[in-house]
Amino acid sequence: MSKMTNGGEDNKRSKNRRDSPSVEEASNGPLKKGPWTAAEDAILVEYVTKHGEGNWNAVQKHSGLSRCGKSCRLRWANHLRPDLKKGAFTPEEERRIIELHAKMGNKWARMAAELPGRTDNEIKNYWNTRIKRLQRAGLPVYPPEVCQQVLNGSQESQNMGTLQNTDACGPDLIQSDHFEIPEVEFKNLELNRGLIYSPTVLDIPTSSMLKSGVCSSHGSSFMLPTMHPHKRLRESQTIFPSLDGGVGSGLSAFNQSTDYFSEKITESFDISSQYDSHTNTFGQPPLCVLPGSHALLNDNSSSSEPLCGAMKLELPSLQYPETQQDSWGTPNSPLPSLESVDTLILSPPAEQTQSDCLSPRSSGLLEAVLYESQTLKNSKKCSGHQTSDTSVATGDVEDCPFNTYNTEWEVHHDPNSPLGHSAASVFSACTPISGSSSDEPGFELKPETTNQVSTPYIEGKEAPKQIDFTRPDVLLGSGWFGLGSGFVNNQSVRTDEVGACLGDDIDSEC
DNA sequence: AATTCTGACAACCGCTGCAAT
DNA sequence: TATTGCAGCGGTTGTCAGAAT
Repeated sequence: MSKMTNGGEDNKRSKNRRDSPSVEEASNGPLKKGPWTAAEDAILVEYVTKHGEGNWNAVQKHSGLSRCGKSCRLRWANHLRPDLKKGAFTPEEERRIIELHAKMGNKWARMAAELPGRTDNEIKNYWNTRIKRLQRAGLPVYPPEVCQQVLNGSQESQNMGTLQNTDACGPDLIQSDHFEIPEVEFKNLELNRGLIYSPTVLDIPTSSMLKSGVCSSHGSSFMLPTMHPHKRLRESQTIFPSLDGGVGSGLSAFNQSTDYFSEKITESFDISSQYDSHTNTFGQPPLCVLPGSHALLNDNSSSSEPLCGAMKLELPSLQYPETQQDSWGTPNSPLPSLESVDTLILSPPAEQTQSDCLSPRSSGLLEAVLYESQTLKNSKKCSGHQTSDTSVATGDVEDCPFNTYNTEWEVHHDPNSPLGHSAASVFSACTPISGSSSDEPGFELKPETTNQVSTPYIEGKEAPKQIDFTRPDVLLGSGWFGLGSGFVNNQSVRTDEVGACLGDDIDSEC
């Protein structure tokens, strides 16, 4: 941090760059790109002092700066603002960043708002660097105390038995030094234990898949997702950069840290004991710590990425693109068309409409709490069905064995829930960072993982040569998280069932 | 001494949300 | 209601300096 200060930004690098600034043609002249000169800074400062912030496009017009408004805004916000704090982050600030990130994820601007004098860019850079460092060291992103705080805070909240109507943007939650996660978030953590998806899959609105009938005849009648196609594509490309080499290339980090990973989870969240007390009726596997996790990164990632190597960041669930065909595809798993997969994954099922309306996606936690409240309410309605009759759920889905998870997934792990994301953030705090790089060639799975996962998951079919961690069925069968044998008692059944459902039947309908 | 790796930082790009029209 | 423009956000890239090999 001390290397280059904003004030002394006229370093050699900048100087060199200034010699040949790129220039972009604009309507009223060439727009300059690249580093700012002191003269430009002066002009901008003068302009803003005179006219105030905002109306950035006018800066170029009226001040003679050959910079686009965007660039001006950025320059001002990140470097010229008088209230900027220069220099390295203090330990307190660092602690705060960690807490805030656990709570907010990659909401840099919001984090910056909590750190006076710091910019989102600064925080982002700091975090990304830190993540990389930790990743190399194989350390958890979030220190144990943060995990503990999260746990404590959550338990307290739960004891209160009320939803904390807190808004992450609001001062009540943020101002306190005590780090808290709203109850609903932590409930997600607990209840989600029943799910064992890789982030890739976790972030897919699986409820949509299930409810909308991946296994049903409704499979073709989904609404089209509204997610931006470009984003989906871009991100999906990031997920598994080397599909031809198998998804493992993007998962090495995750793989190599699996043991430590589950151990940490157990330690930090006392999951095993908690889970025992909540033993899932269906013998569900333990919680995947991954959803929306910020914990692990591949080497190329710039920010908090989920555990599975190159998984994408903690975007709102629906923005996850790893829902594309490629992410699922293996030679042994017939796939739906790209469109249908997208649709399957991204379309909110009709029943969910209400929740989705509430779902703020990426908006504040207040809405999130409301949303979660709604879903919890729904869960109560559904719980009776769930425990007494696993096939009750909805419509055509009943024939799908995966339906056993259906309700709980929908209600508590609705990936559309904004809280799932935050919860994941917290959860991932205790996940280790793999030192391995996802783009390492010759990546190999750990033997124990390999053994389990490579078991053919579809009877009569040749086992895939490479594990497809994007496939929930594979994960189910893999004993992936190793959080206690109790979780995997039914795993072989699950594996077959889910495999049959999601693999064979994903496009042929259960 | 040369090369590679890593950290730090600045800046750009694309996208989204929102307000004005 | 649809369109447009703007501000802001988050992700990514590029560059340099210093450390490590």
